[in-house]
Amino acid sequence: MTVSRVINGRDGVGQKTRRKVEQAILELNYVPSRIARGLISNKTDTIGLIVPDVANPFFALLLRGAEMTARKAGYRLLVCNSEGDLRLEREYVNDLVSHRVEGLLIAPASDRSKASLVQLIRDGFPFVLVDRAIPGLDCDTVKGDSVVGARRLTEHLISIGHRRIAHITDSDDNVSTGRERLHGYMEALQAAGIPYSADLIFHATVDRIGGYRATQQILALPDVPTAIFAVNNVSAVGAMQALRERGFSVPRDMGLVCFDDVEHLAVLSPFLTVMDQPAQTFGSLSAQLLLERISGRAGERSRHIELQADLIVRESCCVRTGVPKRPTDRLVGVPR
Amino acid sequence: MTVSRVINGRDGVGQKTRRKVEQAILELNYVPSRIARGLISNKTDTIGLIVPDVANPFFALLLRGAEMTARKAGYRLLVCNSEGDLRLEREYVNDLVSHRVEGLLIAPASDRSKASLVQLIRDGFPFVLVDRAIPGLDCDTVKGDSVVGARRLTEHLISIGHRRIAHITDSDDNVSTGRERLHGYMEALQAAGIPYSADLIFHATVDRIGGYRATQQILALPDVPTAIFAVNNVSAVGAMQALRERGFSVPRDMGLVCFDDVEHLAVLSPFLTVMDQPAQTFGSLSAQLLLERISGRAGERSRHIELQADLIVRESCCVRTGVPKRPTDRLVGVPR
DNA sequence: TTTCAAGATGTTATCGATAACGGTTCGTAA
DNA sequence: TTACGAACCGTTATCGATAACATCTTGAAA
Repeated sequence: MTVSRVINGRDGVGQKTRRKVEQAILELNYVPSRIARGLISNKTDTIGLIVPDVANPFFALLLRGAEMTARKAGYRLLVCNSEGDLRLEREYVNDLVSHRVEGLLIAPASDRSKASLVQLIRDGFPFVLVDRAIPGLDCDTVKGDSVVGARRLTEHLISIGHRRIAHITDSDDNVSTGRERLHGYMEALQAAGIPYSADLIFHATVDRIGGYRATQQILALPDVPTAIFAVNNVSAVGAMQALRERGFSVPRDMGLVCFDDVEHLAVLSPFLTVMDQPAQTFGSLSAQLLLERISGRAGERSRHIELQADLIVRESCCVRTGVPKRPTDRLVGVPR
Repeated sequence: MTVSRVINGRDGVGQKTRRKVEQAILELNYVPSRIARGLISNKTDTIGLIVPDVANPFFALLLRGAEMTARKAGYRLLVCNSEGDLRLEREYVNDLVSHRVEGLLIAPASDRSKASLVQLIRDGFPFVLVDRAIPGLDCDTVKGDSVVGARRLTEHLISIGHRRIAHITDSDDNVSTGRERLHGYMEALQAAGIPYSADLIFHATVDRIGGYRATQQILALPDVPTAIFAVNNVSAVGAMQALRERGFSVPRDMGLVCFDDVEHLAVLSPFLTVMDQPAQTFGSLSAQLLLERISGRAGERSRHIELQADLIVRESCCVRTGVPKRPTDRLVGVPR
């Protein structure tokens, strides 16, 4: 008891005793156990983060944002890589609950994650959805506005003369980001009076090889499109590769745009026109919402934050008038 | 007690009782606390990972490798971002020990991290150094062979005709990677009979702006070098930016090589010649070593694993004979 | 000298899971 | 009927920290 008092800096301990305890702590290299402390206080100072892939730059930045915000509040982060796998994700959720994390940040694999999450809601377990919303699931959410983003990207393509635009979308149509981007794409077409054709929609796994294969299909069309809108950066990189192989020059022979920037790429080759999402802010904001909820500072109602992406125009899609665009280096800016 | 027996699937419980307990577990949505269990067993099924920056693709991949290996062994990962800050790092180490992680993976900020770590050794606390070694600290280590890697990179530059090669190194010479790369650079020069000049060594913070500024200085030299060897990818990207601004074309006007690949970059513009390190393997191997040590399967002696990097030659440094190199696209390979 | 208060220190119970052991029930053999 | 053992279920103690309460010490006032 006296030791506990010394450690927590409370009074009611004599000078001599305190000195002696401190000495012993040093000698034994004693470190109090937060685990045991948590048993009583019912606090573990830990929150969980589940993402499909930490190595994806978007999620890596998100993680950094969440970690920094959590640390400032005295919290640590248990990080899990769901690999986009529903079973693994469910396992992680149970596991983290069992580890008694005080809350959960989760970028769900797909809408099918709903089952695990309604469970959490039923138990009043605090969690925040990041990057991806789930229809019919009323909970705190931090995501990008993919509909508007996709519409702006598509409008940009249209504004520079493209009319036949292919879209590479997520093969799993249970992911909100993919769905919303397809939606925004369609909105832009409609607003421009361009008829929508299902033949221009290509479903692919959201990775490099998916983008690569989808683009091969696109290039095999009888009437090849003049531009491609890829669902995200990785997908666009795959597309780029297929285009190169077939001798297509971007933007001369094909326009190419996508969601999410590729870090550093802008400097080395100011190239891809993208909708850049503030990934780190996704992380810090969602962590903030979660911490508020954990500490009971959040009201009953769930909060929904939708962040806008920035359109960064680079040379990957040229004006369809034949006039070459001037270099857009300056849009890249000075190193930050 | 009976509940405990049911949960752990042990016998000595009647059919009817077991049924009743299972029913109650479902109704209450009861999840046993690993925390409490850990109090007795003295196990938390948790290990800590401390890296300078999770958003750096190298460490993000390392994290993924570590996480996957840990998961397969039933362990979770507490991830901390030290921001390369010694104080923060020390804080994290204490904190993780207090959280009773069973072991620690750490990419130390610098040699100055030694103080925290000798402490751990004294206590017999299991940990593994990743990516960076610390002189005079005898412990399990997984790192790249930066001396050989840097020598090969430099030899490559020399072999294609460069003789005046600048090196951008870490401004903090207490980091083993920076030191070893400088060493390899010097070895290569000596082997080729090229005199070493301290004027060609530029100390910079290892980030984009550091590489940018160092390159500005390089270009301001009275006798401008023909090639630059940057200490890592981020640094090289900064260098690239400075070169562009000054109208230098790579590789025509300046050769450029570095450590660590820039993901996806190879596809979009097969460009930078690099020493590519198997980052994910760093993570999984180090986690494996740590788990062995935790479970007591490791012997008394510490293990030192040194992984070789792959030289990936791309077009960022051309042969000094004036003969243009043919494109090296195929070195990039099919999407994996 | 006795009394009391304030300050210092120690005891007991608690968090949740479980090891170790104790008690109960019931069927079967003596 | 009694004895015995297996199967089943419950009680107590424990891990480490701490809340709540108890005890002890000391010095000064009555």
